[in-house]
Amino acid sequence: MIETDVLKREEWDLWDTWMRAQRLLAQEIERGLQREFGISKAEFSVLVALLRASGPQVRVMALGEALGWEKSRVSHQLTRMESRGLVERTEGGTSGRRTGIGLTTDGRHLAESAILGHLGNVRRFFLDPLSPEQAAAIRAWSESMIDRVELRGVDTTALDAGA
Amino acid sequence: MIETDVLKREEWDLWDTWMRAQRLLAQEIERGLQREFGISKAEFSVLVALLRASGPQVRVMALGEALGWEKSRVSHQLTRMESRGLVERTEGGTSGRRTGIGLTTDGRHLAESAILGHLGNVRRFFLDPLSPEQAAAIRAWSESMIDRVELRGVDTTALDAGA
DNA sequence: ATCAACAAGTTGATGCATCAACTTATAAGA
DNA sequence: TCTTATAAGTTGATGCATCAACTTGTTGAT
Repeated sequence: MIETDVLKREEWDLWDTWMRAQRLLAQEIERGLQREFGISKAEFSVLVALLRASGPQVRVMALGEALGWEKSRVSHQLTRMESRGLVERTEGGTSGRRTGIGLTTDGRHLAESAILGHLGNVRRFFLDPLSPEQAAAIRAWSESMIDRVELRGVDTTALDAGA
Repeated sequence: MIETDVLKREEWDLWDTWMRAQRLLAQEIERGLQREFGISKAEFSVLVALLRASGPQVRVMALGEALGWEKSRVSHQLTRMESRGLVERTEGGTSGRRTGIGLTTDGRHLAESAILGHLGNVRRFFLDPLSPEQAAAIRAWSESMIDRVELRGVDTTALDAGA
């Protein structure tokens, strides 16, 4: 597409096509969450992480690690979700300090149903249309990509609810 | 990862791994642009689209179509880039109206060198590590994904500088 | 027990993406 | 030509992601 000899036309097409497909899939999944449950991908990730957490109260830091998010991202996101009533910051220890955060009843209900819907969408849009060979190729490529990047850089391990 | 029988563990792993790999690649490419040329992916897309435009002046709408972006996104982006001096809105017709936008000299230089760097990075991070079978699988999957989504929905065709 | 260093958490600022509302051009009909 | 409908473009608001700066707790050495 772009005139240069660094990349052959076919190579650029592959890149372009792949990027577009990937973007469409991500959009599709995200729109599913929005349409069916009225939540964003970021909200979904937090809800799931809290649902899967050990206790009813989690420290912000622990949540951040589960998500692979830096603390300020978590904090901002929690602020927004708190104002939506999905989550609450509660006093956590003996003293009256506002440490620890947990799901509200609304948040818990939403999380539980959204998970099912999300997984269904992942199946419908990603897994079902995948031939076995494609699945194998994608798995192999993904793993080597992750190795290449993570071995020589920062570790970005995350649940992040994938998508 | 998530306990449910909607997805088998292996299936979820595939999804999770694939999403992570895709995110890492996108990040890598974007960080390359930022590190080597000090521009974002959005800025790069606009620079390239303007460079490839027919004349020195383009209408915002035409730019939007080339990018596959809606008009307000284009407008906001142009405002930011104008303030960085990469782009300028100029009088376009007979009258003194501010229609049409074009690259500044800085913008043009940046565009020209960034393209080469970007394509090199695409090659290094995406194309080179790809085996022929993986390339074929990814191409096939991408095309069917695009068909599935676009055939029954909005057309999201875009140059968008892929990544 | 005090104080210094570090960890946890919040806040503000900036850029990007999207939606809705608004203004201004342009073109078509009367 | 005047008017009005539609297209083009801007603006404002909101959410998300990231960086840097700041506050507050916790811990540990003395």
